[in-house]
Amino acid sequence: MFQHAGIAQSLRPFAKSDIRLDKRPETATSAVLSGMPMTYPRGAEIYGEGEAFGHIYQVVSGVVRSVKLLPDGRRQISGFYLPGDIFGFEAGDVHHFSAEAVVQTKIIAFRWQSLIATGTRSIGFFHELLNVAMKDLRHTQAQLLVVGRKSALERVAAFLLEMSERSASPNFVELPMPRHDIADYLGLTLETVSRMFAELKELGAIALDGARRVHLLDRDRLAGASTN
Amino acid sequence: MFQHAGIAQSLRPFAKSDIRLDKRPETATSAVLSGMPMTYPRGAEIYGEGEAFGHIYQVVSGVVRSVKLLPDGRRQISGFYLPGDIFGFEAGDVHHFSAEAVVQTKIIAFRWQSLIATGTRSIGFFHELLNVAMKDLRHTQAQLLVVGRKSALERVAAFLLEMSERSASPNFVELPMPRHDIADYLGLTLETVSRMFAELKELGAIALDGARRVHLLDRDRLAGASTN
DNA sequence: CGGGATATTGACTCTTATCAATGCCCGTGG
DNA sequence: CCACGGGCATTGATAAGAGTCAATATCCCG
Repeated sequence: MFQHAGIAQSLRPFAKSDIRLDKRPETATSAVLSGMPMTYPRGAEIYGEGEAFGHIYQVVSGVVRSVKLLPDGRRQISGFYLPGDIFGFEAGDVHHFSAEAVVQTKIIAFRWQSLIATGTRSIGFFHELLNVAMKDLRHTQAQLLVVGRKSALERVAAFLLEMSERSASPNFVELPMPRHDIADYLGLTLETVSRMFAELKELGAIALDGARRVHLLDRDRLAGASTN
Repeated sequence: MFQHAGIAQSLRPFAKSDIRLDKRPETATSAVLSGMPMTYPRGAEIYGEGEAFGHIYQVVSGVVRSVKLLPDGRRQISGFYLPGDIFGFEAGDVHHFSAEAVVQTKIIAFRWQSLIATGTRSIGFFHELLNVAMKDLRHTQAQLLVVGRKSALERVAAFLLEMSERSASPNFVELPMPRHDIADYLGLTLETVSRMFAELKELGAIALDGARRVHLLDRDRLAGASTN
């Protein structure tokens, strides 16, 4: 029942100063368009569950995971954000997930109040924001189907196809996150994820070059295993 | 593995004419604010997966479920919409879920193009839309945690607490949907849902008055079983 | 009051979690 | 440059939770 009581990720510890503001923040009026660039080391928290909501973020480089924890340590990752992706939307005034850097990650933060200030923004801009939020919604709904109704093999296959679609070279996928994160994204354990990788290998659908480099050998077989 | 191949819900069949437009639609310009009221019988589809996206909807009375099917019939429900709720957001130009009436349901449809037409709408209105979409996102993310990481008992307990929060009388919940829908919302089978209701009864957390009427006897015990 | 849909309960199976041992890879320091 | 060490990943044995199949039971609705 308790799937990993010890989440305490043995991160290489980082000093608070490792989280750095890459440029000086602009004054309130001029910051509206530009945002603040920040750099976070591997494992650093960008914002925490329960913290006040004040910014939305865009990934410049690196990878971010959106995380929710149960009191006993069980963890769910709702998504991974890659360069170009915008994250951190909140309906209320506190964050309901936390966001963490999976690897060293550069991010631009935009003040929400500045973004939505009436008069400084066009309706087209709002429409754009709405579109980003709706895409995130669509992704989360799709993930709900994966987690709620697919078998372990199907989930892992679906994950690889998703990563492949977001990758520059479709048949070669670099996984920046450990098995543990993949497991918590898919609602599985890391052991099961590992076993499913092995099974996909046996099926001839993929080949592994180390744990983090995946070649998609047979896309059809992978799609077959994923049941889309 | 196939969790319910025969989704073919034995609905009391309905004629297409059962889906009725309650008032004449207004002309394009005057319809912007008012929308079209429609009535759907139990089980009727409001829109289908893959259909063109053109409207968003508000529930007036009844209940709507948002549904996604796998080719083999496995089904996931991403949410239930109650009177007052707005649903049907889509980032692209097709629906990625379908929406169905759980019971006879009255709905108002708003043309998306009219809603977002530049010049007809204020930024405050957009902000409101964005807020609704973000709330839906938050709900779906929360549900992902429930489905990805909670045990069967915890899922059912969480479901009852959710319904209770949305109910007029917090200690008495009327469930308009069958066990099958609850199961597909929680990523379980209807048998397991039924067993968990029995277990919660044994625990003294709830009492059942028929299958659809639930008394929350001991809210703390229910919250304890749900692990929030 | 009857009948079909819906729900409950039981027996058994199977997938995935858990616990545990080993292996691998990479960065660091000798 | 090689050896060491630690996190990460793989693999194995077993257990547990939920699914499946099947037999009633109950509840609406006409």
